[in-house]
Amino acid sequence: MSDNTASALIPEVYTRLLAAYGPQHWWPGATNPFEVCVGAILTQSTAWTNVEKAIAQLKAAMVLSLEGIHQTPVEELAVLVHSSGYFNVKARKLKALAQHVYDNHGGDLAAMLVQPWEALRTELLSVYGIGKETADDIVLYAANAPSFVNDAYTQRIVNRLGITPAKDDYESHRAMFMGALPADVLCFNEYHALIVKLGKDVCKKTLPRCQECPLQAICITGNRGPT
DNA sequence: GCCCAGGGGGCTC
DNA sequence: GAGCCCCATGGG
Repeated sequence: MSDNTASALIPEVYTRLLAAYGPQHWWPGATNPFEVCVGAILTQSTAWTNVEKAIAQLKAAMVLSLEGIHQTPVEELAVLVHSSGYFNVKARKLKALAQHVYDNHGGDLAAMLVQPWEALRTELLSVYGIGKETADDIVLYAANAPSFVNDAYTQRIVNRLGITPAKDDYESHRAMFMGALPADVLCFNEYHALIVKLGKDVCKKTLPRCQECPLQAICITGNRGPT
């Protein structure tokens, strides 16, 4: 009988997904840490394909930089990020991040990212528009520090494994993963990316049968379908 | 045409 | 501090 505790299943999920999909090499499309920050904000509640269009618009308008965002009026930004949805809100969020870096780090994003990651995470959470998931995206994929990114897909998988923590919220799920894995940036990087890959597979129904899901063997719902 | 998805902010109680 | 609504849009 296999060990079905969180500390056994969480590494096993990683092994299975990595074997099935291979390394994902995230963050998608970003050529520098600022582009990770922009993508992390724009992808809130939004499919990545629409984020890509918005980033292309920002790039074409030559404003995909900290200075560019800082200097561009919020109304103009809203037009440029239109395709990512919630455009008025997201334009304000991009401006808030840029303003924060100018006010607290002299406009030097790298200077902000280089501090101990727990302090960086706390600082990010104080910025308008940056909640827990977005902060962890930025810590992991822009600052390359080992903060695990939890998300809706991850919580769903946890429920399927039958290891839902007593308090079913973001921090408890995240703490469970960080307790079950080594604090390794590459592992956390790939783990979240692989879960997103699986989640999209399931959502888009490119997994024809539950038996073909990489996690089928450890999924407590058996063969009832990979939803 | 309706409903759902889903981070984060903000309001209410 | 929990529960609700709002933000906009794409996809089923």
